[in-house]
Amino acid sequence: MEKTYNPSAIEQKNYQNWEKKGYFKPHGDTSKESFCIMIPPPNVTGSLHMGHAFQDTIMDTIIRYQRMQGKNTLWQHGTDHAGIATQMVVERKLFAETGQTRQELGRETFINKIWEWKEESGGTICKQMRRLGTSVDWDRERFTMDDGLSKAVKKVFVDLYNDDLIYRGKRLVNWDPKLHTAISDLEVESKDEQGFMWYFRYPLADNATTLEGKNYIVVATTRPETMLGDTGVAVNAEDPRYKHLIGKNIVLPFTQRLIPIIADEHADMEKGTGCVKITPAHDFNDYEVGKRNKLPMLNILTFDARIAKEATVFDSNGEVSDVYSAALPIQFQGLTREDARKLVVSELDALGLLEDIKAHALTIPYGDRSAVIIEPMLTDQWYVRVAPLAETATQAVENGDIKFVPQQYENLYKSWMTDIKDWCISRQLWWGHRIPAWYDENGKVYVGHNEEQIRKDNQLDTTVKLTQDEDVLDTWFSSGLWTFSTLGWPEKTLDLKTFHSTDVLVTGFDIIFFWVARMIMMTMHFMKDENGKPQVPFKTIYMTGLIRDENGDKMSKSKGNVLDPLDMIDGIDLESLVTKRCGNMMQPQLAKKIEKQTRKAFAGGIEAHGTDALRFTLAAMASTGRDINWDMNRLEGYRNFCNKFWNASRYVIMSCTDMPCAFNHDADNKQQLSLADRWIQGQLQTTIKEYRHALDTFRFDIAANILYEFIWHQFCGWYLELTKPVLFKGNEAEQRGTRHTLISVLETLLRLAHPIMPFMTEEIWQRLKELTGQGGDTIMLEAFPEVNANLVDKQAVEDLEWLKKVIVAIRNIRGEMDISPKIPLNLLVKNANKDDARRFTENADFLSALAKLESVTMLKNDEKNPICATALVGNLELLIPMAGLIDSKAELTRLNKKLEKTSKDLAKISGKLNNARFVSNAPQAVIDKERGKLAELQSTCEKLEQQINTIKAL
RNA sequence: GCUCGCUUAGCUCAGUGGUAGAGUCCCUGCUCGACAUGCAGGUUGUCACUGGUUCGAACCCAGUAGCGAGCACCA
Repeated sequence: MEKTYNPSAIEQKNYQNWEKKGYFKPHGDTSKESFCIMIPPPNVTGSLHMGHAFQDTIMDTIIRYQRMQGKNTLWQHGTDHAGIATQMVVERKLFAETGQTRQELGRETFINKIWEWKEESGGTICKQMRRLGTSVDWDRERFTMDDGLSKAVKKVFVDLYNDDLIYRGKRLVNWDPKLHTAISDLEVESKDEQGFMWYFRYPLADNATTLEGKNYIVVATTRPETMLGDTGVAVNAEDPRYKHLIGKNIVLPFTQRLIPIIADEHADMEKGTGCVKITPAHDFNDYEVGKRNKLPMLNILTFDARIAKEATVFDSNGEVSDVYSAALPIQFQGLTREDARKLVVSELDALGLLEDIKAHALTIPYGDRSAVIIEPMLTDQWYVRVAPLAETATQAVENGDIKFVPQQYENLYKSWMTDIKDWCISRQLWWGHRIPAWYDENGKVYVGHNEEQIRKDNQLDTTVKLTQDEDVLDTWFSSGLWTFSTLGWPEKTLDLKTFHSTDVLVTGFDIIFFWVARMIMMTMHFMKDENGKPQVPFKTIYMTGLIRDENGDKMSKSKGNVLDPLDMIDGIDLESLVTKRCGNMMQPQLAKKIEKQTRKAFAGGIEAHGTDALRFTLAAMASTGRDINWDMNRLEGYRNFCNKFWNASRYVIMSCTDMPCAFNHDADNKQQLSLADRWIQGQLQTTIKEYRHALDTFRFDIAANILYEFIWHQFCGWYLELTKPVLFKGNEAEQRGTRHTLISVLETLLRLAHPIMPFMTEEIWQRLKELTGQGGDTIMLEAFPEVNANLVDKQAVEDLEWLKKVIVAIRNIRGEMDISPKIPLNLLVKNANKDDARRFTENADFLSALAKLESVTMLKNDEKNPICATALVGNLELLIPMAGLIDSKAELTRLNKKLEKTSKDLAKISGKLNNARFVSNAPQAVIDKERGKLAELQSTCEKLEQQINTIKAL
């Protein structure tokens, strides 16, 4: 074995072997319990980031753990088509390469281009996932635009439409003026910004006046340009200032449009001027006011969010109307929102109609993909009526059929579900599932699986011209069907029966509404068990936090603080890292700053750490639902741990190769177990129990810590050292016993650690197998360790813990007194009880090896002893003669420091025990424990004082 | 404005109502026959603040402050 753990030499070859042999597949024995995880489908054209690495580590750990317990285990992989994101990427690529737009290319050709791109780049993330060791069943990989899934999407749409859960309507939607599509309210990001409030004078018609005798009223707005689409001014019915004006009209500046003053609850007397301009086609609140008051709607914007050449006029039902002139003043036509705003303000000012401008804090909606300001736009869109679906979905969480880990996310889920809005599912894109709706020439809509079926069902002959809806469905509509569509639905497949409901969903809290909630709603509506009860998509939802950078900032390309998991694994030199972070940026002006940051934070580049170390780090930091601030130091620490584990294995293998180890194939099986052998086996059982509990409760951080502590400090720190005297000096039976234990314990540890660190454990296990001659082809399919209570030897545990204390006490003296570890010591012992005496006799070899003792001499209590440095283990006094070794002043300092600390503890505890209320109220066990501690501390204090006095007396 | 989460060693994070923990950093000494990605020893904390409950609070409760997130409002 190599002296230093070298992950690159072992990872890929093992992965390729696993995949080739089909170990990732469910074993298919349905008499065994099944277990299934559906991966949250990454974007098909995406690449792996730290968040994926984190979630994939968690999922793979769970899956490997369950698989090793013999379950029929499926981890289903797949990608989604990521409508907007993918279309954007290909559009940009097309334009860069040919200068063509998608419109110039035409829909069909463009879609073919996207498929080509998908074939080319779709494998990237899968290749990257393989580097992480993910044991997904690659043969079952699915894509949301596959035939099967597309069929499911169509059926769901048609069925929901027939159940009146999908409808089409002219509504105000969130319109993205850059991407030219509607987006759902979840895809809108609100940002707080400083802006202005403009106050305009709106002239009253027919010589009406306000109470003060003014011939205008004042409205306030943050969006002056929308005034071109005003169709009313609302005041509160109770407002004494304006009550008398209700029913009168305003002459809207520029267009001279006559618009009514109406009474509406929306107008708040306390707010602004009390008068609200109403623009139903360009503001969500105004839209509602318009509906209530039957105001016409004037759309004055193009899909680019510029002022149109002429407005489109609708009545309050959305029907085209001629109640108002569509004309828009020429000077505004074609202006952007920003330019139109400036011009409206300056022209109103010129007309003497600008009353005031005030600074104003407001929230601006941005598209999460395009980062441009979203525009409320009046368009025809398809919606899912969500409220009826939400009810069942909420109950599933309330009654515990679905559990959130950590639990507090249930509140978030519930609060969203109770106030849920209809979901706009149509997108004005080309890449996605085309909406299965057709229109005849009168605009009548027909929904069905295909045109042929629709003609048949509606007796439409070929003289009726049908055209399919141009729009596609929101990507989340298809991902919402993920758990069951990937298993073959709507066919009644064996997979569905075996693996649905799935067991655990591992995902980030940021898509709890986008995906998780919608998946629950969709699944429970379409999947029913044999009794007709809605099936949940998964029983447990494990929510991960975000991986942030070392300063707690979100990782993003524009900040240049993104870390690539593969760079953690393989390492990367500084120049490549700088190039990677600064190249291909949306905002190239940031590159300089990012370069500087990067050179500072990663002056030496990034070292290779290997997949197992990365996975171990992620697991160790996965405490429930919290964001993780990434820390390279933790990664390095756990890489060192891998090396430690590797070298411990190396020691075991070197010590046992070609030696009798008491496995079946050995001729002579006689073995004698040492105290250390019995102790480590016992400790291992406790560890298995705690470790399994941690995994069962999704506490991967605790699991990782248990492994770390046991392997490094118990197995390596104590046990391996304790095997050395046996292997070097013991008799044959003792050596066999120790070798047998070394191998057994290591083999168990490998299986224990395998779910978190698959590569290293497999590599070592294969080598260990040659020594044991036992086991199957791969550690992946070995049984996960179970607790064997028979292996716990209480006496051995107590004896060895005593031994550790004695050794540590002597090492303390050495360390603090600066006695070289090379110098052998003669230990004198006082106040030893029967057990102490026995333990000294039984463990002479261990003591000599680990504490470098030359001799141990028991002294009677009253026997005189030379001047010594001393230590205590309980009442047992350990004495190291000082002659020639120890400076008495140093020993005094050391003892005084100990005494000080002990006295402090003593004072605390005696104070407690002197408190009558403590003694009368605390449980007896606690009191006894405190009394025990008190006695011990008292005796320690006394002994320390004695020792101090002895030295002082010199 | 509402809701939720967080605040523990220089840094990144665990933590059970009964004397504060890990990794990393720091200091001292070590080429001890697995490992210098190591070994031995050491230092490090008003557990954000203020009250309350309790014999006893880092832990339970209330409030305050700071940070973060989600939602709402925004004429």
